[in-house]
Amino acid sequence: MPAVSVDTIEAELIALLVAVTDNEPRVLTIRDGSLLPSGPFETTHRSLQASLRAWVEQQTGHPLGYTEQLYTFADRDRSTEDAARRFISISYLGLTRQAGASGCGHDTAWRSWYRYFPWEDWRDGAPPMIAKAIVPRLRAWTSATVEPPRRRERQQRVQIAFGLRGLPWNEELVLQRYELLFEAGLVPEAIRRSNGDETGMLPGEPMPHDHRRILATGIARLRAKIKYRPVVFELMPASFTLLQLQRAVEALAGQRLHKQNFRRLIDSQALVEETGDVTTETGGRPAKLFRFRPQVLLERAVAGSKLPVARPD
Amino acid sequence: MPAVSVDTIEAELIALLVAVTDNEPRVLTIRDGSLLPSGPFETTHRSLQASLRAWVEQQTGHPLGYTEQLYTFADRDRSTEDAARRFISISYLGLTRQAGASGCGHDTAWRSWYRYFPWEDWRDGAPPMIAKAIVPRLRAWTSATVEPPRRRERQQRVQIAFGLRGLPWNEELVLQRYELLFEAGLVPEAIRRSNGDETGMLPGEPMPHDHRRILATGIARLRAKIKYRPVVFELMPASFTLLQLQRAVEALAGQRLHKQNFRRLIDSQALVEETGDVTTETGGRPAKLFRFRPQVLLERAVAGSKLPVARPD
DNA sequence: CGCATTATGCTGATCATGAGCATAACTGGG
DNA sequence: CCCAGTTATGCTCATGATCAGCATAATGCG
Repeated sequence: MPAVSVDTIEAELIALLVAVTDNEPRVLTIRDGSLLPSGPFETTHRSLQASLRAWVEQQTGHPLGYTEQLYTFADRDRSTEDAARRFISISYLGLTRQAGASGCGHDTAWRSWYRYFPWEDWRDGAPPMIAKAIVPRLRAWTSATVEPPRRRERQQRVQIAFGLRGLPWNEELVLQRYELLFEAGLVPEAIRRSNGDETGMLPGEPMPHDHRRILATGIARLRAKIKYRPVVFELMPASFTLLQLQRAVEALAGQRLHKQNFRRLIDSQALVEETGDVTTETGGRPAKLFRFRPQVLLERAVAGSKLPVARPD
Repeated sequence: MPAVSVDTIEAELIALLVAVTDNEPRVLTIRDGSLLPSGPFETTHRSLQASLRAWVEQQTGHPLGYTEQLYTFADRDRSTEDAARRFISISYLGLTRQAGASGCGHDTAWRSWYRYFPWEDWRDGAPPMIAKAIVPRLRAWTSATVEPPRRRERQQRVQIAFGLRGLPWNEELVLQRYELLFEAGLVPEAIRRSNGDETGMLPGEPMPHDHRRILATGIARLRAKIKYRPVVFELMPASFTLLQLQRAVEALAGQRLHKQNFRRLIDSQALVEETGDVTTETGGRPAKLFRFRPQVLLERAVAGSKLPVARPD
């Protein structure tokens, strides 16, 4: 084997598989929810996409719908072990319909992503932990900053990320929020390198390496994407009611939507069509069942469609 | 050196450096404009971003403003030479202010990106080559497709990508257009692998490997980004007139904008402030000079600002 | 001084969005 | 059988953003 590169470079794929079941946005995890699934960099397939798809379908048994590359991490300090060995992690986001059986024998599990980011779920209003725990500690962190320009910069970042001082909560800033908490030393991942002291950490389950950061990146991407491209479709069963569709979007966005406006938007876009059937399983008046319009499935909304992310009921 | 991975994996960084000079969007190229600059995967820096920044600044002498990861390519057929050697190319987009001297001694040059994508420049109306050359050949390509569902799919993709049948031209679909032309065998990169026959190719300079694809990805990203984040700032000098700013946006977007609406949008967002000076170099009535508001430079527009991409004058 | 040129202010039409009222159609309990 | 509770669905109104122009203000130039 020729020694072309100075260091040993290894590459792996990290898969962020997302599904929505029981109105919860879920990610596929391994080892009792502590880790995202990752696999070797297969050379038997033509492209990374194909490699990922083959690997995921073999591992989980789920067909993989939409996929998208997320981010490539290659920072030196990713692995604490060996400085000369470099790990390149190429992460992908994948959407799938079924999140039933856990797949293969490994201890895989679909976990709600709000388990790792409890402050991101605003469906029942602002999570109390933000005002009680996060904001005070971030304020303490900014106040402790000596240089005034840096302090002001941090103040502003905190205000924007968490919607302080009259600014609105922006559900897309998942990564910025995580990075702030990381910088402020409020998540366990940030201090694991220095010492083992995990007191004063925020709720929200940590993950090793960059995995929680990858998850944050994926959530942010997905939350942005549902507004201008009909990717929710990839997560829905063949037929569904409009409220079910709305609940799925709400699960992803972490926000409640205005019902009537949601329907208006959906049908103004001609994204769906009635199947002709209705279901009475919803409780009240029977709801019409819809399916996605096949030709829409292809490319449609690149021209610019939006899903409304609005205020609570 | 331990033989951990089966194949030899090599990694490189590819830099897509963008500047706007003389109302042209330009990219830094090497070898007489035939190639994007790429460098080794440096292990001496902490992160990929830092690695890229150091390398670019050393190579070109330009300070690097905003940077963003674009895409990671690792397809087997990237390099035709050796199947066992795998090349991972991590590409970055970087914005810089100055595109004056070419930098170091290598034959680097700033080339208008429309040299590689002549069909993307709509500032003087629709490029004639679209109706004359591109659309007919794409139609021939779709017509030659045997299976009806595949044919219809391709028809629809062509219509969306090139704004046919009443659909609007969407300037963000740079990559989709390039990929269509690639699939249809209308760009030299597509057939280089099979034979050397380059007759019937479209105008627009090709690049080896994925370089033109990377450029397309970067243009698309930038065109999308200027609408909701004030990245144009990174490309402008310290002070400028509103028309200069508009021209820069038009260069990137490849479209003309409505002047009055552009100014209204800019100042409704409070992105800029007057310097107090005026310039008479613009021809008619002297124009006020503006600078970007420093605090805006930080993070401001994440909350959602937009640059208008509108119709011709 | 009049003309060409660019800068800049302002207005009306149109469209998207946010919020809510009102009604329809079912279920289950008295 | 009627009533309360629940969800589905149609429609309106206010507001704000965007599109497309008209009108006026300052310059330089012949």
